[in-house]
Amino acid sequence: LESTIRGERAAGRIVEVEAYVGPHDPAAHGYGNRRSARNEAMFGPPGTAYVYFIYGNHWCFNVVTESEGYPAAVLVRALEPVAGLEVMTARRGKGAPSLLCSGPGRLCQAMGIDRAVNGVPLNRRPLRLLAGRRTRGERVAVTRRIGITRAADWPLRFVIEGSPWVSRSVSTGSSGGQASGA
DNA sequence: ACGCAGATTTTCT
DNA sequence: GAAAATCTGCGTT
Repeated sequence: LESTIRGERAAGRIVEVEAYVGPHDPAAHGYGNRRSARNEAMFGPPGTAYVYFIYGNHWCFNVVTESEGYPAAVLVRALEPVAGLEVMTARRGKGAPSLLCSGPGRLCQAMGIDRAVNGVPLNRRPLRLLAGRRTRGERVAVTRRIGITRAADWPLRFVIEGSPWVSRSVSTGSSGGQASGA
């Protein structure tokens, strides 16, 4: 994901996402197909940015994923910073580098994402979603969703296993990672 | 390292 | 008026 905002470029590799999958998902903003001023972008065409404000402080960035009229999106929860580290740090102002883009609110702050880019297409400035590179030796872990109460146990959170950039480790503190299948 | 509680504003009931 | 797809700081272990 690359942002070019106010002339400043920053980019990061997506390492953690969470899916919100349509009118039948009680945790999703499009639940019951209820449209509102806030979630309108979620009903747009795939490849659209859906950005909303939460908890009085934070922006959350989503990628709309399904066809127009069907409310589904993927919340980007963490990035591995790859470009514009200085801009990110300047925007965040404080905290360890490992926390620059670790969490939905943090990455929006670091990337300069806010209401201004809600509903924009992701194939050109200010936001571009670029094809990720297939990795070797990395695996994607699937877990329950974070920060919600309804349907939290749906296995719709996807993280790069062992990545130091994710918002929460799959199992905190274990140095070798857990082999627990599931 | 872990856990708890406060912050702060938009949105919808 | 209540809840919210979170973050930070402060306390304890």
